[in-house]
Amino acid sequence: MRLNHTIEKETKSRIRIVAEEMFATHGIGGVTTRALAEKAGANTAAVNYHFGGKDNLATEVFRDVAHRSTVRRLANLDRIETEARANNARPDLRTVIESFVDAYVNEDDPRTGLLLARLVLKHRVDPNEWTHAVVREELDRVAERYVAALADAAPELDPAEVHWRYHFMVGSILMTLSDDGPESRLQRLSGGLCKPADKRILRAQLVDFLTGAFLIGNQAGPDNDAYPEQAGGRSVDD
Amino acid sequence: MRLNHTIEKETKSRIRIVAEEMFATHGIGGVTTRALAEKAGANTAAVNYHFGGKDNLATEVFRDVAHRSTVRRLANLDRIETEARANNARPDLRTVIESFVDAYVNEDDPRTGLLLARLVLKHRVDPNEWTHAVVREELDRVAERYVAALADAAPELDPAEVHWRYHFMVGSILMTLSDDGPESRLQRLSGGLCKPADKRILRAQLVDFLTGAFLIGNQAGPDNDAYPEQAGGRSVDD
DNA sequence: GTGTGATTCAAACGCATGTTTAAATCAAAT
DNA sequence: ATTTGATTTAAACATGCGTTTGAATCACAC
Repeated sequence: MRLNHTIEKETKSRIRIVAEEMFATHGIGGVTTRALAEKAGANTAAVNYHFGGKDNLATEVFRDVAHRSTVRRLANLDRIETEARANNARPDLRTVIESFVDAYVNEDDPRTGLLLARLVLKHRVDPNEWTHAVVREELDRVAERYVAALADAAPELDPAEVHWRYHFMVGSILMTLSDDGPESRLQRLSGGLCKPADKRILRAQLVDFLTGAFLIGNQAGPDNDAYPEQAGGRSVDD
Repeated sequence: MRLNHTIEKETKSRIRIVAEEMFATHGIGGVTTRALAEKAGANTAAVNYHFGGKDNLATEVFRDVAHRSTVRRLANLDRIETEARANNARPDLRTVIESFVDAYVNEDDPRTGLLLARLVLKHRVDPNEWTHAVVREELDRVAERYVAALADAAPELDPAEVHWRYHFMVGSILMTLSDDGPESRLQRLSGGLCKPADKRILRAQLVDFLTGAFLIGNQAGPDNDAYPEQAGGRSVDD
C-alpha cells in the first residue's frame, strides 16, 4: 500500500470532496467523469479505480449526506419529544416543523440541504437503482418519524391528512432549495423582493407558511367543486 | 403538397400526439427519438423532418400545454375577480387557490398537470434553452397575475410574503404531481392510506393545506431560533 | 404515363459519456 | 538495487443518443 504522507491529500479523498461540491453546484446529471477528474487534479480512470464507477461515487456521496442529515434530524426529534413529555405536553407544532426545515435550510451549511434537494429531485425526474436505494435506506426513516411527530403535534388531523401534508411540506422545501442562485425564478418574479440565497429569511418564511398549513380550520368554502370545466372538454375515457 | 385523405392520420400529427403521451409517462429525459418514432409508427428521421429536431418537438408540445393551461387559468382569475368586484368584496382566498390548483390537478385531464410538472422540474434539474423560453414566455404571466390575486385575497400579507408563499405553493403542487404512479413515495410511506392517483382527494387535500398556509396568524412561537446548533456545532456568525 | 415535390426509409455519421486497458510510475520492503 | 503491489496515466473502447444522408416511395398534376 502506498503511504503518501506528503502535503497533497490522497487522490480518493480529493475526488470525494470535489464530487460533493460539484454535485451541489451543477446537479447530478451536470457532472461528467472527465470534468470531475480534472477539477480534482486526477485522471479520469482514477474515479473508476477508487470508486468503481460514477454511480458508486454518487451513491457514496449522497448516502453520506443523507445519513448525516438523518442522524441530526432524528436527534432533534428525540430532544423535542423528550422535552414535551417532561412537560406533560404534546410537542409544539411549530417547533417540530422548525426542526425539519432546519435540516434543509441553514445559514451554516447551505450545501447539505441543496444536495438533499438534488438527490430527491433527481429521484423524481429519473429514478435510478442507486437513488432508489439511498432514498429508501436513508430518508424513509426520517419521514416516518416526522409523520408520527406531526400527528402528535397536530392531533386534529387524521393520519392520512398528516401524510398528505408532510409530503406537501417536503415538496415546497425542495422546490425552493432547487431555485437557488442568480437564476432564481422567485427572485426574478418578485423583482428582487425575495432572495432565496438568504437562508435566514427563507427559513422563517418556510416555517410561517408550513405552520399555517398544518393548522386545522380550513373548512371547505361555499363553492367547492367550482372548477369542473376543462380546456377543450376532454372526456374521462383515457 | 401531399394531400393524404386516407384513414391514417398524418405522420406529423401522430408524432406530436405520441410525444405528449410519452413525455407525460416517462418524463422528458426518458424519451428517445427512436422510442418515440417507433411508438408513433414512424421512422426516426421523421421526427427531424417534421419538427427539425427533438428540442423543437418538445418546445412545441410544452409550449402548447403551458399555453392552454395559462389561458384557462387567466380566464378563471378574470371571472373570480369580476365576481368579487360585483359584490364589492375581495376575491375569496380559498377560491383563488382552488382555481390555481385546478389547473394542475383535475380528474378530467390528469395529463396537463403532469406535463406542466415535468416541464418545470426539468427546468429546475437541468435548465435549457427551450425550457427557459417556455417557462418565461408562457408561465410567467400566470405567476404574476396569481401573485396579484393572492395579495388581494390575503391583504394581511405583505408583497414579499405573497411571493414566497406563491412559490412554496407551486413547489408542493409540482412535487406531488411528479409523485404519481405505482412507485409513489407518498403511497408507499402512508401504507396505502393516500392515493395520489385519486385526483379528487389530492385536490381537496392540496387546497386545504394551501389555504391554511396563506392565512396569517403564524406569530412566531416562544422558542424561535431554537435550532442554531448544526452538525459539528457550527456557529451562526454570518 | 411522366414529372415533381413532398415524404419515408435504412443506414450511417458525429458526438458525448462512462468505462476499460495496458503500460508507466511510485513508495515501501527486502 | 531489486522486487512488489498499489497507483497513475494516456489512450482506446463501447454505447447510446440526436441527427444527417441519399436513395426509394408516394400522391398528385399535367
